[in-house]
Amino acid sequence: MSVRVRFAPSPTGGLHLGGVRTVLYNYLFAKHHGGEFVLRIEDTDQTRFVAGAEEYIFNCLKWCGLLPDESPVHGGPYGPYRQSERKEMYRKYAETLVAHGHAYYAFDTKEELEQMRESFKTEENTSPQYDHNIRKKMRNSLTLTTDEVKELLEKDTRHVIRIKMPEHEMISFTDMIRGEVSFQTDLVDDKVLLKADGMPTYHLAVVVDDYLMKITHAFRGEEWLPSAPVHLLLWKYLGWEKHMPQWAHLPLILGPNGKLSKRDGAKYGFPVFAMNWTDPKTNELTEGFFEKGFLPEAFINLLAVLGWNDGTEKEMYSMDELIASFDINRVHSAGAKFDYEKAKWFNHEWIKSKDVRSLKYDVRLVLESGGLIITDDIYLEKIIELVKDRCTLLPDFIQQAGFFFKAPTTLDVDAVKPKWTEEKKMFFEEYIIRLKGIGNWELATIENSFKELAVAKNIKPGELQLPMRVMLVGGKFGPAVMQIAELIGKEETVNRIAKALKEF
RNA sequence: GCCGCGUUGGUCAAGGGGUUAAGACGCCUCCCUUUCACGGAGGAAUCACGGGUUCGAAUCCCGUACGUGGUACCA
Repeated sequence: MSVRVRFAPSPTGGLHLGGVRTVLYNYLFAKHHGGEFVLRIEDTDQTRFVAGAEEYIFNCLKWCGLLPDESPVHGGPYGPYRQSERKEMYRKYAETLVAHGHAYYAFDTKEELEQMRESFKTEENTSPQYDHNIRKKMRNSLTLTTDEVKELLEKDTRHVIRIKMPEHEMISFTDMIRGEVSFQTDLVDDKVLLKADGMPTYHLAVVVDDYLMKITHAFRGEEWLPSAPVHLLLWKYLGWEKHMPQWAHLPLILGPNGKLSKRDGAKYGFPVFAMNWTDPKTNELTEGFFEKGFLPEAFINLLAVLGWNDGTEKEMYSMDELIASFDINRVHSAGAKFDYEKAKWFNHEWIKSKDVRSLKYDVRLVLESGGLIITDDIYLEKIIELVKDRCTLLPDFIQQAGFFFKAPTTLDVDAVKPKWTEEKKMFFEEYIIRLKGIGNWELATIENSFKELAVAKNIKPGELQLPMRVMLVGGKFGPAVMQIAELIGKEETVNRIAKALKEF
């Protein structure tokens, strides 16, 4: 079985959660069935002019591990994969439709259309459509005489080609996710197929391209469902009905109130794009999951199970496991609200379960970006092992591991002060001397020395641990104190205690 | 307005005629730990509403409400 799927991202404003999930489901389905994953870039109109959008999308997909088999950058037998490079062929198909009476030329200007919408507006119909009724009253090849049309065409009059929706027909098809869906043709308008600039609209392009690229399965967002009848009809009118792909309309990802938007992210403090995206027009930055410190594995994992599950209690999936168990029939038909808390939980789980070596590269980058200097690789590995359980997002490593590389600049004095005594101070002064005398610097020795001295001074060791911790790490967090002392070494331990003693 | 799609705890969700209605996130309590976490044991919290069909409905049907999408020479 060979399956091809396609995805048409809209590069207008970055790559949001819903977009990545659409690609992901395409990818999983294709890989599950051993098919190819085709990516075609829709670059009509405004999207074409968004600087860097295409490169950005590929960077995001690369990070996620979702690179397509065929695409503008990877090539393939059915190229070109960029819509603007395929412009010429669309007109041919649109003209064929006109010749067979399934489409027509429309010469109405923007003003005429606006006027139409205004004058036919009623209480029951607040937004009149260019449909089977209205088209009889407009300037098109259905109302004009053949000679008039010919003359207009010869004079290069601006025009579009619209589909001629049939009257009183019921169109239905089977969606892989929602089952049977049907529409009445009278309620669908005569959509523009070919624009005045010669570029196809999505409706024409998607059908022509899917046919030419031999696409067998098409997944897209639920927002496309209402225009499905147009596409169905086009497949039929172009005579390609038996090649029509199977459809799957994916549910939406929702925000705290309504459809998830960029604004939700800004408002509630979570990312909505895969990676940082700066709108070249407004210079507005939208934060990405990558920069926020998410692991790609976690990002893919959380997206995959937002709207799909395999019926078991399993929640953690690697990409390979997803490919193996993905089933389009188990995708929900209802939209799902995005929960950032759960998203972070996934990342935490992934950090905990990944081994040190595969974490090392990312952690090193984060620590270095936090101004820390790492020279010893083995040392870094030990520390990651020790602190990874307490890191939810990658930047948490700066807080949780930073003190292993650099003495804390500020100490949480308030945590110690209330219970600080002259006896405790004396204890630490003496402890410093003892530490200096330790020959074999290892956990047991450091700890025994500590306990012995505490007993001798008649202070409970527990009461001394918090001050010691604050001296070494700066606050009330981190792994076992003695373990920290062992790792940072004798000199550093002594220095930090001595320095802190002056502040308490 | 019209059309489409949807509705199981706060969130993600299993279950698709008979269940004490799984599980996860978050929240709360306790244990472990004289830090913070991890881990462990518990707890609170749900079938949108109204009619049918049926011995029996979260599950099937119809309405209503609510949500969401579409209604562009945007995708």
